[in-house]
Amino acid sequence: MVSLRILLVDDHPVVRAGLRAMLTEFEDFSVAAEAADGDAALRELARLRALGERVDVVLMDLQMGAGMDGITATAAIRQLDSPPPVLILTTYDTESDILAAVEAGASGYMLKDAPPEQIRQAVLSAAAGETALAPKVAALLMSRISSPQTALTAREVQLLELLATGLTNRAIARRLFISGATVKTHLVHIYGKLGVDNRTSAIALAAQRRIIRTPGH
Amino acid sequence: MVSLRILLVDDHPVVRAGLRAMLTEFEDFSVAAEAADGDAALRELARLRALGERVDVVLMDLQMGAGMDGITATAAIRQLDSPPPVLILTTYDTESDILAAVEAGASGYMLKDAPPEQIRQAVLSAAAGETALAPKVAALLMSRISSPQTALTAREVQLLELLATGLTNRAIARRLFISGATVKTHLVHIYGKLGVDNRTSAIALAAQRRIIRTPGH
DNA sequence: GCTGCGGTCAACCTTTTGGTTGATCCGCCC
DNA sequence: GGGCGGATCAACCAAAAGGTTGACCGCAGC
Repeated sequence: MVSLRILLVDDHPVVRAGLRAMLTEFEDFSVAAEAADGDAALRELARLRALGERVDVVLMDLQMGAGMDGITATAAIRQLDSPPPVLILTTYDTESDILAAVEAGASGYMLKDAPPEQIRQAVLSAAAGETALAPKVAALLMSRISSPQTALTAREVQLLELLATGLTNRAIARRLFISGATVKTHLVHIYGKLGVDNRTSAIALAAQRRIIRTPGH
Repeated sequence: MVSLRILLVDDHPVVRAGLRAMLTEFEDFSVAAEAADGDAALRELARLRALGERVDVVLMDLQMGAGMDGITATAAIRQLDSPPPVLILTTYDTESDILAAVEAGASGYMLKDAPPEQIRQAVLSAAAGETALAPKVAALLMSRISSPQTALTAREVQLLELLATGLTNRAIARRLFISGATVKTHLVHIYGKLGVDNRTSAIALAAQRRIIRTPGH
């Protein structure tokens, strides 16, 4: 058969080298190009198309330091005409990452700790136009649809964001022009939905699930 | 010269393949063995020693899923007699990770987004018994010693980390086998040094300054 | 029109956290 | 060997947060 041409997108040289080594071990894969972030990926894709060179699958990381992130890049790629399938390959299996990837039009979602054979199968599935989900990811999606009542309202997420900046209840109340009592009510609801009983674990959990952005950058 | 023998410790097959490919491109490196976590690393080291095979450098990741983490493994390796130098190669450059690694006896601290040549140099330095630090890491340590009065102690950083996971004072006390009173004392010191007056803002500030890693990342 | 839900508020009480003072122990450095 | 700083602990009080109950309003959907 004709060799599958892959575009690698990952900001770590080590990981790119690993994927290249792992994939080209199989005679049916070849690396068309590599990119360190989303911008570079789009440029590479344009360059290859200009040269008339095929790209069958894009293997995309999500977190990529300073450059364009994988979600944005995936969405941009899906805007092209006859876009190649994008297979996400990342370290994190949080629900917001996964949902964002699906929304952006990813063809699959694999984790970096997967055995080589699983990654190889996922690439083949993606190239064939099928969907490939890591077992962990599939399990998370299943559990999510089985308990939808735990979804936070927009207001609650807003509270949670202010909470994470270190504000007291009173400060949050002033910021939102509501009473301290209402802040407490919201917090009790949030704790209930998240299954915690204090603000710090609510923040920790929300950060973990990417419900809120962490004050890192 | 005789080839440098390296033990790779990382839970991601992709990363191990990448390091193997990157390092063995240089004729002076060879991979003695690979391990997916700390336990496996110790077993490999024992096995190689039993066979009389040399290990010149251990390349160690920090986060390794379910298995023994890199800090613990590093400390364990340093307990052996004539232990090989351990070079940490990880994604994170937070103060808590770096301090823990140094305390555990690591010979260096490199980041995975480093260019191959930098990693190669670090391995050579470590093998020669020297210390190899990524520029970012070196800068952090420098700034620490230049203003030690506001610098948190290792213990305080450790408290801060547990704090960020959402534990109560009592839970932290149990985790560290100290009394609740001591936890409170530490927290008061931390708040004073960071210029805050409650736990959530301490966490927010510590995450912002990259003193700790947030649960999300 | 009624119901359900989200957002708002209040009173009351318990638990946790924050702030202060003071103390002991240990290791390190001059 | 005396001083210093980090880590440990205790008692006490004040402030903040957590938990419960109950209430009102506005809006969307049946």
